[in-house]
Amino acid sequence: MFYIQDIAKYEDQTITLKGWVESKRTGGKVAFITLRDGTGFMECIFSLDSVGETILETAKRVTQETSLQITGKVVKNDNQEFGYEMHATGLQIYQIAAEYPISRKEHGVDFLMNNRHLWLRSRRQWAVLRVRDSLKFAIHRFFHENGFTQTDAPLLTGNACEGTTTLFETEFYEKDVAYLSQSGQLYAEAIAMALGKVYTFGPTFRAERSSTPRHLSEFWMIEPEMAFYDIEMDMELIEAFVKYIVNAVYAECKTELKVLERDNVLFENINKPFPRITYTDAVKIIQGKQDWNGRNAITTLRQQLAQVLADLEVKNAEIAETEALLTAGNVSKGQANYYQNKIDRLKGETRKLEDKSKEIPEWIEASVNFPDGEDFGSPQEKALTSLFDTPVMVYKWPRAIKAFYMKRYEDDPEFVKGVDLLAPEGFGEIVGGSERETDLQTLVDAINHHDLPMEAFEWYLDLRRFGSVPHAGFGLGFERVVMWLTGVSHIRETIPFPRYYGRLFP
RNA sequence: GCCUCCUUAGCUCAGUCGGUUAGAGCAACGGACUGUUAAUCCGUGUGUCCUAGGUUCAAGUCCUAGAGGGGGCGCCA
Repeated sequence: MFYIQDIAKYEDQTITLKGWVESKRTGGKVAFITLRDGTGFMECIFSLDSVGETILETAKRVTQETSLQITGKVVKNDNQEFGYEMHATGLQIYQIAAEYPISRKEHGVDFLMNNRHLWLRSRRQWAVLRVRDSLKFAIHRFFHENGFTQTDAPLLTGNACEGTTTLFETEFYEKDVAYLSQSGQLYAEAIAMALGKVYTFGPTFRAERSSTPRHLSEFWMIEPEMAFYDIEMDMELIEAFVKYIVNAVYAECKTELKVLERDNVLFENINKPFPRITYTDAVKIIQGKQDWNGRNAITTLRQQLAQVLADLEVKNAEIAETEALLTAGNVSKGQANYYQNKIDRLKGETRKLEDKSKEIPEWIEASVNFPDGEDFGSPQEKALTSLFDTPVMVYKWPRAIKAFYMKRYEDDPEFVKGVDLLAPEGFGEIVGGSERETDLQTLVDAINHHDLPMEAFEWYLDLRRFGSVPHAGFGLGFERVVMWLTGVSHIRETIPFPRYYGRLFP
């Protein structure tokens, strides 16, 4: 078997590729079939001179997604997207595909999601899933190269630790109710006390009724947990880890990132040090009271707004101009179609810009008036990260807004040793980590303070009774990172068959 | 859960002030032409205007309720 991803090895040789028709263009004496084989895309050229009439007629008859095998010579051609093309000499069809619902034209998201099983074949989806794979293996490599043991937390748990509203519930035989896991962290802590440095990489379930581009009901989470680590070591690890996996994807997925038209700025800046900012300083930056490297968060958002308004004006002018051309008369049918399509497209774009022009002032408002002591929302994360071209770490958070298990600062007990890593350019949180509380009594008080059921945590408290040590860890939402690196606009594109509020099929 | 926009052909959308037989592009099919890249050009036809109720001589268009979807917020990874 030959695969397109190895094509450079076969330059000027005649080989056979098996795959599906991504697209076809035909002419009188020539046919172009773009073949996809799962590893890449290849344009195959059928010309009357080299294949003869019978094969050319067969080639003209194929439909989108027809399965076939094509034999031909691999020829270098820099005009081709991937550098090579095939001069076909033979063709064998497995099945002529029925009329395919997904064209290379635009489609709505709901339509595509209903056809997810077919949408996966599209070029962008192919690229996203390849990045997902590359990222997943890079994560495993990083941890193994750094002495971690991969481990697993249970997916079915018996205790509804943080209330049942965001938990999926299922019957556990006749007598019990089980919940699908929201986090394996507490279990990972127990395993770290047995194995030192561990990480879990498994599915997580949240029954939040949030229908946003950033949420899934079922997603994968990576949760390392390290015995004898403090918050400083935790932050070092997070930074080294994120740099490693981003570099790996950049090195391994050049073609995929090109297909995705992903801006390289992110990858080129990833090796710079990640700024570390305390929550208290971050609040001042968000409110616009403090600059960072001479840039002001609020001013930056205002500039974004001005840019949106300017774009809007340009597009409106273009619409008016095109409408004038259309009504001026003396236009051929083809030209009229072109103008009409252009107007429709521009109208769609202005609608999005208009939405944006209403949203940004709300974000500015929410940032300027942000009350010190509260947790960051989406507008605050946008304001802060718009100033950076690398991920940024925010640490030393108010105790009141963070989880019960985070360790307090000895000299400043109203703050905890937690850290969030925010991806740049408005993307927002991808990592949340902390040093864990080790003192039994402090933990008991925190559990009571958060109104959590003590009996559910007895086993967890045992970890503080039998050889308690400083330890730390973090959690990383896998699909969030795929989304960040690929630049897709919705998290549902980052997993083959996404599950989210309102979507259980296919 | 809240705010907001949307639902018209297989797909993406237009449809003005409520007015006669509901439109375009793409896809499909037929043809022309072409080293083409979402090619281009000519031709062929396709409707539960989301659902229910209401106002009206007349509703795709207005009103009420419901369903589904997009975007933003909240919640969060």
